[in-house]
Amino acid sequence: MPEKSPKFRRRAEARPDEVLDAALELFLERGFAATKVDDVAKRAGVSKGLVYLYFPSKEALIEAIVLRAVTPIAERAIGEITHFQGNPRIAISTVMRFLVSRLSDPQVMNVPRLIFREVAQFPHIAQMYRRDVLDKMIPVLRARLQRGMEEGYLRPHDPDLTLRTVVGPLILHVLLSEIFGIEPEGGLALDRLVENHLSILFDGLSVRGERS
Amino acid sequence: MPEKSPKFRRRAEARPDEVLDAALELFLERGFAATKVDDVAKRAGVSKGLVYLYFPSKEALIEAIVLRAVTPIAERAIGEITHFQGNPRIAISTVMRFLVSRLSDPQVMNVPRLIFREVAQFPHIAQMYRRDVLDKMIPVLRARLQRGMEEGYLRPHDPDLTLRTVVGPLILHVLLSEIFGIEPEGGLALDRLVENHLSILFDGLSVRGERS
Amino acid sequence: MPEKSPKFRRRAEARPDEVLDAALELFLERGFAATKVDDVAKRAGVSKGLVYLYFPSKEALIEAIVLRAVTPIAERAIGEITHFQGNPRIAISTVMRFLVSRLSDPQVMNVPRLIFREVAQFPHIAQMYRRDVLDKMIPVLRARLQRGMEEGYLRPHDPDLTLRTVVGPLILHVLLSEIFGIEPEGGLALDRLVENHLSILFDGLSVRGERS
Amino acid sequence: MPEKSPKFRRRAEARPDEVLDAALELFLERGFAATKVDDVAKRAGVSKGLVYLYFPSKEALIEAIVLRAVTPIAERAIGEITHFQGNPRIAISTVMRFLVSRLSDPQVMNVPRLIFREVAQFPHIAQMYRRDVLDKMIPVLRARLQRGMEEGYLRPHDPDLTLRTVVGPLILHVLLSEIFGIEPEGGLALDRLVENHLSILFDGLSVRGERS
DNA sequence: TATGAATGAGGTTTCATTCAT
DNA sequence: CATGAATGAAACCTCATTCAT
Repeated sequence: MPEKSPKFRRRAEARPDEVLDAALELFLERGFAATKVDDVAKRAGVSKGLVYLYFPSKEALIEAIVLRAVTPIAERAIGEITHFQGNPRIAISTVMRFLVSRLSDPQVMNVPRLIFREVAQFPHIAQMYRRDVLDKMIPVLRARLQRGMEEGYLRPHDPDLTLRTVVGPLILHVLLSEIFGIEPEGGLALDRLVENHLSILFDGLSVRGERS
Repeated sequence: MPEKSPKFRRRAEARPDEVLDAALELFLERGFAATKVDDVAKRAGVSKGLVYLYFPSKEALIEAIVLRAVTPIAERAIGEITHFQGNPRIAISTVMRFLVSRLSDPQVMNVPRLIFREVAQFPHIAQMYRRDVLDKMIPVLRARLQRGMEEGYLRPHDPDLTLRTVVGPLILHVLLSEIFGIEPEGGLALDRLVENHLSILFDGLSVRGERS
Repeated sequence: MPEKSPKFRRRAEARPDEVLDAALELFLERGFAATKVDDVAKRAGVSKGLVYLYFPSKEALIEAIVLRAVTPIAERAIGEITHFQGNPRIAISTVMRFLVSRLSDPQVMNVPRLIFREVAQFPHIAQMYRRDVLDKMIPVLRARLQRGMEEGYLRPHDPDLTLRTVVGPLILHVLLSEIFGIEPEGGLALDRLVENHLSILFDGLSVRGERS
Repeated sequence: MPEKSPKFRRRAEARPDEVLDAALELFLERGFAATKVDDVAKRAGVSKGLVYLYFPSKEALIEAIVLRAVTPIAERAIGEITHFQGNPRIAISTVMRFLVSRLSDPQVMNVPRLIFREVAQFPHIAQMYRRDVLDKMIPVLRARLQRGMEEGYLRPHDPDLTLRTVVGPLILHVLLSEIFGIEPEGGLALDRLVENHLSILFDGLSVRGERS
């Protein structure tokens, strides 16, 4: 016998999260602009009005999604990278592998996918993401590279530019897959990418003795 | 009835291009969605109806913009990279410097900027861009890396993944600036970025003898 | 289980009135349409549901407000005007001064202010007001004017039209202030208005001997 | 054979006025809030979009209606009242009779009726009306009363308050009819009202020798 | 009694596109 | 070729009201 399904069901508890889950699904399936608030409500099994009870606008949905997912990961990564002493190679490798392990969980990966797709249309979200994630992570990474140089582990370089070399390949990898559907043979293979990249990052692509 | 003056005829022939110029400007200023066809027409100094005489829809404008700008650069880069024999370090460095010189021209830079911003919303454009640019450039770059490895210039690596290490940092650099307004102190400095990156790319970040 | 204290019980009994007080305040501050039932409930310190327990609809609130306030004043004025014998100048002057004294109490004044603002939108209220106030006061005033004429105190006139001359200036005075924010220098000054008006009403504006 | 009725008819000329006519009709029939823009469009025989081509918002419709109707009458009245020299009785009587003659045209009367009904809900309109009409007419009338006093035609009084005695009865007369449906036996009879009122206004209600 | 979570109808406004002229 | 008046679908959001608890 099926559960009774009255017009009014009171379940204050997890409702906002269920709405966000539905929204995330739909935003990824159809894009933010093409998703109606009514669709989100229906998928979450609630009424349109209830969505507006929890979130003041459609845009607030995307913000809440990002906020919910992004903060814990960023904090974890920052903790990770400041934790390791000595050769920054260990710290950076560990953090990148941690990031990859998180991104490999499709559930977790969905949010960066959403950000890639929609952030350019929502300066508000871009600013939020910058404030909550980038402005925290970039200084930490830059400082780690700087210290690695000062402690003699790393060759002279400009840490501010180098961090782009550290992270850029990962971003491009995801971007090519997400936006253009371009993946290496055998699937995304984030772990293989990272190993290949780390090896080049620290040891260079040239054979020994080639250094100019 | 007298012939129209050549001056007038030339204007008429250049009309579609003027419309595209206006559209590109506005799409960058306000974004595609926030730009009205009427705005494009006004900026181009024509009527709304005329825009529809040249282009069947608003989306066709963005496609035409991309098409017009992207093809010549891609072809040039491909020619460049296959031209250099011997150590691929020369080829890759030359091509990246060429790309940077092109991107430093704000006029040229505008189109990639537009693509970054809008491509995620237009799968159609993404496919077009993939077909006309990526599917041509990626195999060439991959082949060059492969040959460099086979000829003993480069250490063993997966060329398909390595090309992400080669290009990713440049992409991230532009992206951080374009989407999040994050630039190194002293401005974009694409050339400094490339030099810093190429040095790491070929020689690694670790000091000599650190190789693991 | 102990009896609830009388204090609590009295509160419970006064609840509907407290709701009306809150509603009146808010309707005047923001207007009827712009006031949400939830706002009324919050200001009254009760829940939205309770408001609907006492009043069947939002519109019922405004009706109850008017009903509660209007009846006693109207009855008092009617009593007043029929009380005075002889020269109706005394009766009319006394009643107008009484009205002014009541209207000068901001607490009392609020309800006519609300009516001025909202009555046009609510034919229902207009009818109620007509039935409970106007249809009682107008005939009394008209009869008084009629008798004053018959008894030789007043010149010949049409009492039905004259009553508009008697009351109109007071209405316009409040209206200008309430709707358009137009007041004489020195504030509303209802008493000065009435004295100026009564003097003209009975003796005319023209200097003696000017009668045409 | 009926006129061809193509989907697109080009008739830029009188369109805005036709839209305003339709809007006025509907606002009076149903009230502003209860009238949908779509209704206005349909009654005017155009599309909803066209309404927004001429008027930026629904509220702009009511503003345009008031502006269109009110300005010429106000200007005419002001001219009238400043025109007459000598005894202000002539000036005031003439103007009031002029106003009555205008208001007796149902076409013209509609706009004041609309204002009475809706002005309280739209502070914007109230301000506009005050600026364009009241702030022009009141000073003129006050000055005329002042001069009449100085020149010895009128007894001492406060012109700022007296003008409320002059105009208030007319306003109340229309208001009683419009809002409450209260009219003297025999219909509105604006002209009878004015004659009754003017007689009282200048000569007073009391019989001669009664002056207190 | 009392609560407040939940509902859902309803209307303004925008703007890509069309087509009579 | 060129215009710009005209169309109308589409969607966000509000809020009075309901009812399970």
